[in-house]
Amino acid sequence: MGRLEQTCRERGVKLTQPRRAVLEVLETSRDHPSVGEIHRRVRQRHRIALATTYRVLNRLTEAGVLTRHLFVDKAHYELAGRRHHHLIDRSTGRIVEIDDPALTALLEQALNRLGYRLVDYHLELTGEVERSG
Amino acid sequence: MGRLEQTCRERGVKLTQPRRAVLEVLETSRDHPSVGEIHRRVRQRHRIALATTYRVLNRLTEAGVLTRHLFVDKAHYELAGRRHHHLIDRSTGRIVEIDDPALTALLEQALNRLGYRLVDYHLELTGEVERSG
DNA sequence: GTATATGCAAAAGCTTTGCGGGTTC
DNA sequence: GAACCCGCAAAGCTTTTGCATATAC
Repeated sequence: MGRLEQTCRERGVKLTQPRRAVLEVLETSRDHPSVGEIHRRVRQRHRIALATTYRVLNRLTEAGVLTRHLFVDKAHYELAGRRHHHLIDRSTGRIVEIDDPALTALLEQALNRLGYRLVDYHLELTGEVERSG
Repeated sequence: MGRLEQTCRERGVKLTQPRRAVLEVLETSRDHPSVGEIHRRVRQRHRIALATTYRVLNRLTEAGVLTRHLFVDKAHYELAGRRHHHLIDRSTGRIVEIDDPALTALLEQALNRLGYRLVDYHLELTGEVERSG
């Protein structure tokens, strides 16, 4: 049994066909798909209703298995526990991941100074490619 | 004429009654109101359609006068040019501003290393109050 | 006077929900 | 077997759009 499915069990999330299918899609995705896109991908191999996709994503997010991000206009999901930043390239609209533990540490410190404990964060940077000539 | 209105003129944004009213609300707001909330506040003193509120906010954002943030589930606005971070207190749902120029500088550096120039950013931190006793 | 903005109402997207039937543990 | 989940369809929100009228410059 995969690590994710074990986490679900531990948190009282029943492992149904649709849930396994959604998890599988997110495990094999290297991008940050929207609900519609996740639904489309799952449907390539399984039968699933759009409403179910929404419910599964909500349930898994609530259980801490997934993380929800609100990018340009709708929700996008990824597996939880990934602490990184998202750079939105303004020219192409692409979402790039930036992995910088030092930045995370700094954020954590800033919050601690304010008396908070960092639970999650979502950094959305907008950048333009520097002209180098 | 206020600084904001001058900026609008310079950028070819006609100064209509509804636009002045929306700007006035955002100038006097210390929070980050949603579209519905902005509409509600403007309507306390002026006649304005919801569709107009949306169009005004889109136009002013496009002109760089306002900044749009996608928080929990919908768009929120504030005057542009404010570089700070937003901390969402998970227990209360309140949005708190964190002003930390050092953090901004670090973000800028990280982007430069990647060949990008920082245009804008939106940092959404989720935190819980630390138990201090 | 012309280009652009507004109001209203209708429509378009994304997301949630009620209900009967089905599945997991 | 009980609790929970799924599919379908309908409804709820936020946001956009078409069109006739009104306004800014």
